[in-house]
Amino acid sequence: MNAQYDPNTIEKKWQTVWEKEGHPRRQGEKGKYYALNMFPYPSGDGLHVGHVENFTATDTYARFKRFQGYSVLDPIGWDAFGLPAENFAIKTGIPPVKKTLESIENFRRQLKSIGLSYDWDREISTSDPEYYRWTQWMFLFLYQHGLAYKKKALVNWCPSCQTVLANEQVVDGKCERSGDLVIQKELEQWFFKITDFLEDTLSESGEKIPGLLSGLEKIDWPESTKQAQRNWIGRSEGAEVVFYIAETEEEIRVFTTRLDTIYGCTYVVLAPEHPILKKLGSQIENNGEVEKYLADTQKKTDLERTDLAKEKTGVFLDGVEVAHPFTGKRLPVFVADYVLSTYGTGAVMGVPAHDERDFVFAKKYDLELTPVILPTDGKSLVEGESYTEDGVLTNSGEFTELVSSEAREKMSRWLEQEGLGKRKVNYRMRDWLISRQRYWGAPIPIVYCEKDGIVPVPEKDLPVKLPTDVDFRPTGESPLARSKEFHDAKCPICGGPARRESDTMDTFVCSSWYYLRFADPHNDQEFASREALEKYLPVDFYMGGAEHTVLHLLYARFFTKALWKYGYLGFDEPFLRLRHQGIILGEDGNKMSKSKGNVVNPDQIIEEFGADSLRLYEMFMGPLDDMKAWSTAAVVGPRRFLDRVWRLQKKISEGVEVSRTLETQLHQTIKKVTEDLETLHFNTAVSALMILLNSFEKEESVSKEHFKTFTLLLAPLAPHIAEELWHELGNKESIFLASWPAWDEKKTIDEMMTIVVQINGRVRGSIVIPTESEESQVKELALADAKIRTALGGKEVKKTIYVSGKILSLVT
RNA sequence: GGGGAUAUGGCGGAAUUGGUAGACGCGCUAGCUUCAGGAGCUAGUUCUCGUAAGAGAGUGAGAGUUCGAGUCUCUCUAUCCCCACCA
Repeated sequence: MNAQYDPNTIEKKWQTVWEKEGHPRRQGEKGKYYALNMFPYPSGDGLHVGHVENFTATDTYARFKRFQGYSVLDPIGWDAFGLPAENFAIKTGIPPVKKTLESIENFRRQLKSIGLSYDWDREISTSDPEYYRWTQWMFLFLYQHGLAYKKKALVNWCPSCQTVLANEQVVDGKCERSGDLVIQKELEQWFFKITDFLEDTLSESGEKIPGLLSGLEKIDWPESTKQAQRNWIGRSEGAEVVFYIAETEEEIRVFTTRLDTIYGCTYVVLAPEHPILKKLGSQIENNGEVEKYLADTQKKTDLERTDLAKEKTGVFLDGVEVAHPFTGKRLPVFVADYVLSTYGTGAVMGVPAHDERDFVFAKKYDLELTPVILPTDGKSLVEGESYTEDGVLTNSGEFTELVSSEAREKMSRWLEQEGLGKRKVNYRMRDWLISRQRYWGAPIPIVYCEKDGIVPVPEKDLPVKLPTDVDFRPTGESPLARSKEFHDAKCPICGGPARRESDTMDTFVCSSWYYLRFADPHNDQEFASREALEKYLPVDFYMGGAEHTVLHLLYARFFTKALWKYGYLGFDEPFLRLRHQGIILGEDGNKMSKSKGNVVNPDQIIEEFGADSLRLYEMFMGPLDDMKAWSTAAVVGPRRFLDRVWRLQKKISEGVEVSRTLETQLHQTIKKVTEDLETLHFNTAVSALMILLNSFEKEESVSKEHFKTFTLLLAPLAPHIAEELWHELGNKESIFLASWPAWDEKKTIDEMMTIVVQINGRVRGSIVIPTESEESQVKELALADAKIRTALGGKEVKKTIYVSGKILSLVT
């Protein structure tokens, strides 16, 4: 043993062993455990210390589970397709595949340097044709079951990047990359029918599949994440109501959650994109003015249209009137861009007395205002604002005097009888647009034949490989369309000339199923064998950033449910237990970013303090899911701790007589660390180990058995030093093949207990007494205590409350 | 506007879930060791008053319940995250 703890030598030594022989993996008797962290995007900048938290936490937990006797699957791979590599290619001419492989190389080196126990034989990369072959298979699977379809749609378009953008690439109405304002453009695109799975459905074999909404109830996820998914899905119950256009057979359907307010409807508003406008055409007497409004709207950016602060604008449709379904009264119709074409029916009823937006609009255009709901508490309506709460109906024909909820029920029944509407559930969420006019993604396996139309590429012809000779410069068309080698194809049906789909898939498609591939990463017959899936899936523990609360996690759940529906999987939720790591901020309290210059590279920290110290510090910083600021100066704490653990070796001897107090503390620590690791309270697990070490250091010599246990408790958190100490103790096998220490509950109980004595709620002293003492003994001792007697000042004790083992409260 | 979360020393944070607030670590102070430095050792470190013993105050603010509140209830305030003209 060296006198000095030298992490760099020890860590390199064990990493080399683990590299050569593969990390020791105990195949436990307790069954499988799948621990996964969200696979990273291998960015060219490499890892920063913020990323290390996620990997370390998952690794620590996976090691702990393995110690406990589970066969743990904890794989790693790369979410390798994506924009940055393509943008880099545009700028430098270096092909994305080259840059990506370099970045992966660097990530792999960095991850290995923090001592993660991954099974590297299972490494996958989404940009590998052997992987995206199965991403394309997934597309075909969805297509064959009617869950992938093509349609014209309005999409986000960045005029400077000349491409569509995913919703998540639009921040505050601006392109994330160029900062340009995004506009809406109509393009023909591929969609996945995720909305088919919002509610419960039946599988092919007749089993019920919980939908994306109800499935949330049974999984162990952060409540905030579940709530965010519910909000994103945005289910709302209401009614669809038909307004006939006077003198025609045409109708306008509106969606409302407040059918009870319909007698207060004094006009109807259409979204500028509403198809009825084209149909009405010349019936609109001021068509010129309307056309101009529509043209102006189209020119507006998304941000301009959705800016809440801006004034509402609209145009009255001259010559068009609708009939109120309940009263038959003729109502004016407007077109206004505050009505969204993408939600509900693209048309709303205007009830200025009971909706703030309608109120503002009606005031501006001087429209009639008819209050029909009164507050139930007898208060009167306030002049100059709308009353948007539920209440009691007034002025509402036969429905007058009903309360809102009852009125909604009776009114929708009436509508259904009259054929003027129906109950309707609306969702905010829409189908998933997966087309991207990008190069660096998985090509959509479709060809277009003049004769046969849309033809899926046969499975046997997969993968449809990305061409290598492509001009990346953006022109608004997918770069793939410009590759002759790629573009021209033969129709799989008739053999005639065809062209390939030149769009690629959203990278979220690749990441929606990767956790399945890890079960069987080298299978070239199917995406994973049934046996492999049954052996490892679903994921028992999933760890990743909260930024994936909605998109990735929702998409992955959709894939799982779709595959289950058609018999490919035996489970309907992919991730049973989910946790998010908190963001690690720079030392200045800002988010780490190159531009702020506050990025800390783990390489430097490892060089200065060692990987085990880095790991320990990251786990010790605070609760896993809290946001916390990095402090390089504070890393010395864990480093000093390991230095002292190292030096403790000198005190080890066999046959040490162990005090009862220390034995108790050891068992308490085993219990504490075990429970804390299980519940992911890594910060307090580390602190428990520090406290135990402090006690060991006070001893003349430390029992070898005690030190062995300590080493095991440390091993999930600081694997290198634990492995080294284990071997120094004379063990020949890896520490990671050993079993987790057990505690004896009886031995966790202290010999003596401290009872705090309060008088009238204030702490006035404490007594130390054998743990098994009775209440009467405690009381007797307390009243005999000089300090307590002084504090009581001779007053009579009227009431005594004794909480066993904790407190004695005296009231005078 | 809607939803979610958070608030404890100079700093990161702990608190057996209603029972001694500030564990553990950083930093700081004093001393020791050392040629020196230090990531070594010892003691101390919430604030106020006090040489001390001790007393009082104290967990974003204010009320309440209780023998007892960081923890429960109510009313605020601030910060962060997500969604947002969703009808």
